[in-house]
Amino acid sequence: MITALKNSYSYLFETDLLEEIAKVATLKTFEADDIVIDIGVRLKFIPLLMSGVLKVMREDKEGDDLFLYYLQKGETCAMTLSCCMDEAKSKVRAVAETPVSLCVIPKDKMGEWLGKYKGWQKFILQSYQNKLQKFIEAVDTIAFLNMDKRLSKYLKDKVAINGSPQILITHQEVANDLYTSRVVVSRLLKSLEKEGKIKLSRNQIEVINC
DNA sequence: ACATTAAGTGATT
DNA sequence: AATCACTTAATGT
Repeated sequence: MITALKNSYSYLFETDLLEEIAKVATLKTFEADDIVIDIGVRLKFIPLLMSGVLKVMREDKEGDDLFLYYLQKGETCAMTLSCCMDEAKSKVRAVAETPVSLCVIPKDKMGEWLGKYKGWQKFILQSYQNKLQKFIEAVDTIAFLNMDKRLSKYLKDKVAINGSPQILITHQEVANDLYTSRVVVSRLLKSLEKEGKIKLSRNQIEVINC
């Protein structure tokens, strides 16, 4: 546990902080597609991402999801941080994109460590800043990019996240993430294929150069 | 062989 | 870009 922690966080946290984390934290693992944090849940702990990728999304009142951004190792969810501060409910959902392991810290340590450890303070502040940036980026993507650009970016991110140009996904699922219809996705993918940027087959998209 | 699910396409708004 | 309506292709039982 402590070794895993050091692996991902030693550059951020001082050793006594690492040791204290190891004392109070527990390790949790999730399979791909597990819901790690759901909307409306009151968080009682701070999760630190040890390995794997989390997909953060927003949901509308009909239950449709809109993909926001990915979280990777060394990051935490700013939403959960603010939830821990004021006991608010989560307004986003985090789903495991790959198998995930989390280091779970009881939420009352949050404030205590803020005064005690510079590294913790820095980490929290950076997380906020980082997440704000990601969030703005996500808004930009949705508001200012055309659907075809959004799709290209989506594919590019997906490839980067799972490190393979082969994406196993249906057009319908892509459409859900981008909050559009399957027909639109199919058409755009078809034209990307004609440009030689991707290769399509059932349940799979192979990205060649996007 | 049949049913189901994924993907492709023209026409309309 | 969304929706409808329909076709075609792939896959499971």
